[in-house]
Parts: sequence; C-alpha cells; structure tokens
Amino acid sequence: MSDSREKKRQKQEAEAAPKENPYLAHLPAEERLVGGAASNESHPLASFVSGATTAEQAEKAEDGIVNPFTNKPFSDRYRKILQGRRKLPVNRHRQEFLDLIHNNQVVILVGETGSGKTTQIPQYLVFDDLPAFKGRKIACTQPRRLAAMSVAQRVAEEMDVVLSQEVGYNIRFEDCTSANTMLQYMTDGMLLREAMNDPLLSRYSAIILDEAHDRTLSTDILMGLMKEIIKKRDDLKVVVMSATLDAGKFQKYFNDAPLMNVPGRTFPVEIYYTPEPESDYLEAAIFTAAQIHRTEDAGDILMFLTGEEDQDGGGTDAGGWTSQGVALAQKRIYEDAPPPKTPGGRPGRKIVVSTNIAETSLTIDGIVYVIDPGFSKQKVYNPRIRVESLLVSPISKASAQQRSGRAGRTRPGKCFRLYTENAFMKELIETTYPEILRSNLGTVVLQLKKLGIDDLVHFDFMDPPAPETMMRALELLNYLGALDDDGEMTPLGRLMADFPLDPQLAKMLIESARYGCSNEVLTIVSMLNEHRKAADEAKAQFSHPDGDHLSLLNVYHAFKSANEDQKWCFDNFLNFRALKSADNVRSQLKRLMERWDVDLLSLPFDERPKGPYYTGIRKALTAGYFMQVAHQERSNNYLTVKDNQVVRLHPSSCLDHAAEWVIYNEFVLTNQNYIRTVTEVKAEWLLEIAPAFYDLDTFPNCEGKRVLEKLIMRKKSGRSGRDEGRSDRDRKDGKDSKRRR
DNA sequence: GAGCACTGC
Repeated sequence: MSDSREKKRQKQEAEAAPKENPYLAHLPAEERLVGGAASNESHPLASFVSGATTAEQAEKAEDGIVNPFTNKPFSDRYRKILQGRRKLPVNRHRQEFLDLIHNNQVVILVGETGSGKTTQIPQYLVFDDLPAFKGRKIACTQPRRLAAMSVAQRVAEEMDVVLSQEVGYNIRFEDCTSANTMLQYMTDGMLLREAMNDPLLSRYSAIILDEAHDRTLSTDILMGLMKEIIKKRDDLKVVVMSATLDAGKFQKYFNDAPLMNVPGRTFPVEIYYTPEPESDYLEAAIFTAAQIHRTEDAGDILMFLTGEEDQDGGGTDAGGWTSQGVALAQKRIYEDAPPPKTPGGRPGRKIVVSTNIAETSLTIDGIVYVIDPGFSKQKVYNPRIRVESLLVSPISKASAQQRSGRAGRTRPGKCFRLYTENAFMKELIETTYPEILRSNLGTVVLQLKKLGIDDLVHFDFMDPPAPETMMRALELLNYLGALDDDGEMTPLGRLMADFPLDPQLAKMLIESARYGCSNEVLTIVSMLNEHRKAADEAKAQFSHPDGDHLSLLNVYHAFKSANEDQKWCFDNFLNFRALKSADNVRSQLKRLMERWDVDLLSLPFDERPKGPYYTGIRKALTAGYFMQVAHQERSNNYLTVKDNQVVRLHPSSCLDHAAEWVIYNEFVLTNQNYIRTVTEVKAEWLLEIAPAFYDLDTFPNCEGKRVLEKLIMRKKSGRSGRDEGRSDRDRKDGKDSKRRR
C-alpha cells in the first residue's frame, strides 16, 4: 500500500467524474464533454469509438502532428522512437490483436523476448479502449518492481508524455501516477493489494498480466481472481502475456481464450550436450569456459550457477576475462568486453556468472555462448514439518530452453549443456513447478480470504496446491486467530491481511499493543523483514543476552541515535542500505497502525533490565511465533515443538545462556537443521498466550511435553509456576552450557 | 561456528 490513502481517495474521486473528455483539453468547455469529440472532427481521436478501432486509425493518430493525449506537438525524439517501434515483431500483429480483443474478453498472448509485447500491447489498448473516456485506467502488471519502473519510463517516452502523467507506475513505496494516468505499470503484488479493497478492480477497464509464465504467487492468485471478476464485469478486458510455449495451459484455464503468437527476434542457437554425465558441474563449467575462450570466436559467455558460493569459484581471471556475479556488479555486466591484451591479439571476453535471474528478468547484450550446468536453487515446502527451504535441483526443459535462448539475442550462438541429451529428454520435467506448489501458503490463504474467496477448496487455481499444504495454512491461521473454527475470517484476520507481512509477523505487531510495546515490536518486525541483510550484522556490541530479536532492536536504536549515519554503519559493520530500508518499512507499517488504530506504546525504558520492558516485548513475540518454538532437551539438543525435529541454534545467534524454551524466526535446512534468529521465552507464556496450540493432547511424547504437563499440574494445585523447568538452575552456569555445545 | 536462488505487498 502506498503513501497516503487520502491521496488515493482524491484521485479516485477525480477519476470517478468522467464528465469531461480529457483528450480534448484544448477545446471550449462544452465541446469537452464525452461525446463532444464527434463535433470536433479535427481532433485526432474524433472518429474513435472505444472497443471498435482499427490499427490503421491508431497508426494515423500516432503519425499525426499533435499528440492526442496531451494536445502538444509530437517531438522529434518521438518520431525517431516511433520508427523503431514499427519494426518490432508485435507491430505486424496490431490488427490481429484488436480483432481478438474486440471479440473476446480474455486474450492470451505469447511473445518471446524482443517481440515488444510489454511496451506495445498496452499502448494498442490505450488507443482502442480509450480508458480515460470512461474515467478508468489500463493496468499492466510485472512481477518485479524494477521492470514496472523501467518499462513505464520507456513507454512514457514512446508516447511523448511525462512519466507520472498519462503513463505512470505504482509500486510499493512509490506511487508515480496522477489523476491523468490512463496507463499504469505496477507490480502484481500491488494490484493484488488493491483488489483486497476493491474486489472488482473497478478502477480499471483493462488488465494486462505480463510475464505470466513466471507463475509467481501473486500472478497465480491474480489469474484466479480474474476468472472470478470477468464473470461479474463484462466490460473488463484481460490480456495474459507469457513468454513460454506452454500457452495451451493458459488458454484452457481461461475457458479456451484465443491465443495470439508473436515470434521474438532471435537467432539460431546450436545446442551441445556432454557425452557423459558430469560429476562436478562447477569444475565442468569452468573447463568449458576455458575451452570456449581458446577455440571460439569473439563473443561473451553467460554461465548459470546456483548461488553466490558457486560464483566465487568462477572468478578466474585470465587473458582479458572479467567475471562478475550479477548481484555484485550490476553495472559492469553492461560494459563492453576488454580489448585484446596485445595489439592484434585475441579479443577479450566477458564472462557473466549469474543465478537463474538471468533466465528471464535480465537481458545482457553481446552474449553468444551459454554454459548451462542444469541446476538452480529452488524453494521447496515440506508441509509435514512446516518448513520452507532452498534446494539445489535440476532445472526444467523450459528453463533450459530459456537459458539457451540467451545465446541468440544479438547473433547466432551456442549453448553448452553440462548434461547428456538423454538426461534432458528423459529426466528433466517439462516446466518448473509454479511457486504456489512449493510454498508455505499462510499468506496466500489469508489474502484469498481477504479477497472474499470463501470456498478455498473449490477456488480455481491453475495448479491446485497439495491439500496437506492447504490444511497447514488453515491450521496456522486458525491458531493465530485469523480464521475461526469454521474457516471464516475474524476481525483480527481482516486486520492482519491489511499489513504487508507474514501472518505471524502481522499477528505479533497487532498484539504488541496489548503488551504495551508496539513501538518496539514495530521495529523488530521491520528489521526481521530485512533479516537477510540486517540480522546477521548484529555484532557483539548490540547483542542482547536474551535473544536475537532484542539485538535487532538494539541495532535499530543505535542506528537512529547515530542519525542514520552511513560512516557510522561502516565503522560498526552494519549494512547501511538494509537499515534504511528497514526504516522505510517501519514508516509504512507505522502509518498502517495509525490508520487502523493500533496503539503505539512503549513500556518504561529506564527500568531495564529487571522491569517489564523486555518481558513485554518477548511476550508479544510469543504471540506471533508460538508455533515456532524449540525446547532444549537434557541432551542439549533442541527439539521443535510438535514436529520433534532435532535442531541446533544457528552459530550467529547471540543467545548467551542455556535457554530451555526459544522462539525462532527461521528454520534453516542445510547439512544440519538450524534455527536462526531466536529469543528465549517462558513455558508459562506459551500456555497462557496460545492455549489452543499448547493443548497437550495434540502433542507427541517428548521432554517438552512432560515439562509443560508438570507446569500445568503445579498451576492446578495453586502453586506459582514461576520456577518451572530447570531454567533457573541452568542460568547460573549459562556460559558453560553455551561452551559445551 | 555457518553460509544466503529470486521476487513482492
């Protein structure tokens, strides 16, 4: 949700009053009324009827003297760009597209990279649909923020308008649109959030879902939502654009919608396989690169590895090579390869080492050779132990094709697959499983409920998730109090869905007001959101003995006390950008709390450490994370509650004593099971805060269960439960316990 | 004492 709801409301009001034809601002007021255009035959759009235009009409308007949307003369730059646009492959299909969209509510469009679909199709729709006549807009969604921004910028130039005026973009933290905006690029997550408050998406007359082949969680939900909305809005047009050949699936899903195919502008790529399987793909990749460099013509190399660790291995430098991980050197990959080392010698060669991000989202010119070891790191979800983890897995045939295609963007290329042809044919799956089949669905289910989808079992997913995964999500939301026992959304659940956070974090934030520490929990939640960059940085001087969550709070306080100084961050080994970003998230969440009347409170600070300050915070943390708890056994191992997984504290943890019960933020599955970002809690809090989850009848046998049983017995017999378990005894030799591990 | 594909609200 972006900056101000008030701003949005005003904008909506302005748009809801389409009395005047905004294209005719140069005319006297009476002629500006809708329908009045016909009375001025000189206007470029005078003869246009929404939903019944031709490519010829539109091109004539584009070729004219005056920009029909601004009434200003077209610039020279505009005309130059227009020439290029007319040469794009998609341009030849303009009339075909119009015919399809006139006769169908949904159109599927397959266009490979370089076809021009992302920039042109929305403009074709603008000229045909004339959204501003209706006081509506056209939305084009992108999975990534950067894409939404840069495409909007490009299209604003193509249409010769100022970005944020007729063409704009809307992403988290940045709404670059105005009351004049008729074409809006946005992230799919942003449109989804809008749908939660406007279930029919009534502000839009057409919605284009781009990069649908990505099958992100948001795209999948939006597609399901579109199917619902078109039943209720026959005035809404939907275009689903994808880069893969798997268009049949999209067609079938959208009730046999018609398909338009736009070829890309690509060159042939020769594919080479290894005769035998490779045992060490990293070594094989480096060897292949060396061989290409020795024997092949000039041209850059793109190498797909699975992660940063791999990429360090690829950092060889020899004979004018440069090698850079994409994340580390986003600028350098666009530079030219180095010149020959000796005059007249062999040309230099650039090697781009990348994760699968270069598969679709990144275009690098000059790549002629692709090295594809056939693996990528993928998210997987195990509903049995409720853990999401990253796993190096074989890629799909579709991914392999995408990868090889990267070699043919500028001229004919070669792709070296480091696996056998037989493996490609027989072992690789056709397409990568969509994210929705590989994720914890807590957030998805909460969003769907908020969107008003009551019957989740029969919701028309393009790929329905496993019932067990669905059950896990419902169970989580029920324990958190977001759904009642009938699966109906509670007021708390509705409020939780308004926060752009995991359900546990949302619950924790909302509940923190009851514990009088919402200011502090707000900070912790914001820092956790940025944990990958910020959490590990909590160095010794900021660490808190009771846990990592509290250390994050210390880091943020110190950062603010140092006036958010960049040098201070550097001196203290903290990531400045991550902290700024956490601060940005914090402001957004704070605004949401203010809007929804969640009190912003703090407990008395000076009474630390004995007073309630930290206890209150830890209780609030427990209110969100009571399902992610581990108990330390006598063997010193930790066992996760209910699932009984053996885990160890992640070495980055600053917990400095044996803590019998801890909540954890993250379960990291590697060679060992680790829990990361942990804070000590008390058994009595668990029973008190989440009695439904800590119903011991639902527990498998374990030490933790017996400890809780004893505690309950003691409580029943009227004694104080304060000295439960063995924690007080162990605290005395806490340092030793730590060392023993 | 280990390691983190990518994205998004």
